[in-house]
Amino acid sequence: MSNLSTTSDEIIRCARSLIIAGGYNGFSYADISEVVGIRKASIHHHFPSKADLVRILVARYREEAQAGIAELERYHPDPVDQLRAYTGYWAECIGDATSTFCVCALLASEIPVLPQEIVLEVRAHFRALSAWLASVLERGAARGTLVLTGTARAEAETFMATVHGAMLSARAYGDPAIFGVITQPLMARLGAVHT
Amino acid sequence: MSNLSTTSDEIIRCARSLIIAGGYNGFSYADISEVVGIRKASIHHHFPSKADLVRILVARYREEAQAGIAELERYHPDPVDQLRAYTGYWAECIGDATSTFCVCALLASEIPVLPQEIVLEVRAHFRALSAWLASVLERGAARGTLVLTGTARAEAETFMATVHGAMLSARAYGDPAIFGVITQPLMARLGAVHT
DNA sequence: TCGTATCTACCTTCTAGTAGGGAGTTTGTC
DNA sequence: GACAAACTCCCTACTAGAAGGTAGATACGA
Repeated sequence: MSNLSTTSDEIIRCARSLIIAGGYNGFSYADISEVVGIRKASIHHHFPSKADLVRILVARYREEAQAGIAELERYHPDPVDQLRAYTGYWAECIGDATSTFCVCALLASEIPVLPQEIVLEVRAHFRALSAWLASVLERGAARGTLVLTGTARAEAETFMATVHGAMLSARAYGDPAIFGVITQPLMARLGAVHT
Repeated sequence: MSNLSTTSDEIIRCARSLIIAGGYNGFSYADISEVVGIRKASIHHHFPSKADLVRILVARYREEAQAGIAELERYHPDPVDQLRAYTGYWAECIGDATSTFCVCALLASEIPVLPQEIVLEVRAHFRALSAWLASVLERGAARGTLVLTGTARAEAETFMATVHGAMLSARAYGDPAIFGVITQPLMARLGAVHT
């Protein structure tokens, strides 16, 4: 851990962007070896199997997501701002092609053919994200800055689903702007007040 | 065309369910050959390349979707009923495992690694579906049975995205019921009146 | 000298795709 | 109606390359 970026970090980072592009079956150890500049066998030294690599990759992704949410809550005490910051984060990622999709959302679509250990990690991400969104919506409703039509839980699931669908549409249309077109009415309908 | 179901039909039907399970890179000609009961080479006779097969498969899926929408409009003159019939159709598909995902939605997630000809078909489906939804929302707004917050186009994109995201969540949680949990507030918030 | 990281070399299985042939059916022509 | 050419559909047999993964040697720092 002397280096700022170890080889295994590089492998994970590379694999992540390959998964974002084409899912679990859309990349190979050979692809990673080309990008990172080491041999296939060396990747197996760090991650014995492909399932290991992706499971660890998703676990780390979840940690980062948790950390991101914690930071977001620190900078934005208001629930409405928190929702806006969350959608804004993704709008930026998709806009500048940093990451045009959530790793877990992408893997979720392939669940029937995914190793079980990865499925569990992906599912855990969905649960954590929707739980956080539900708590934000609840606080917003309590403050009167957000208007809920159904239960906070149902609204949170709808919110999360819409954001995921917006990523999909941006990709389908080949137009990052569509993400904003979709999330804007989403915020507006929750009665989110501007500034 | 004497048979009700030709071999190429069977190949397409089989490939469709394999795609729904694991996407473009999640199945092979060998998989199809096992299920359909013919040799790999025979599949190449009907569909020279995998890209051909999937492109034709998606084109047919789009035709069926168009036909389904036309029928749905015939049986349900009211815009609110049309939306409900649309989400209801998918709720049933996901519930009884007929088809737990829209072929185009699944392929859309893999667009960066998909052959261009398939991307165009998938994109066309998204355009057609959102255009239809926009027209339904517009009619509903004109009648006063639906309340739009933004433009019909933006609301239609949001609606479509939410439905796609609901499919994803149902798969992620491994729980078909979540589809209804998500689409219910979606309808409610559009001010869709019951019965 | 132990452990970590990397390498070369290799294995097995799967991948999409091709070559060429056989059986049955259609079609055109006399 | 007879006959041959052409077409359809499926087959066996094969290819080259990519897949995930292993074995064993080497380099090097603590």
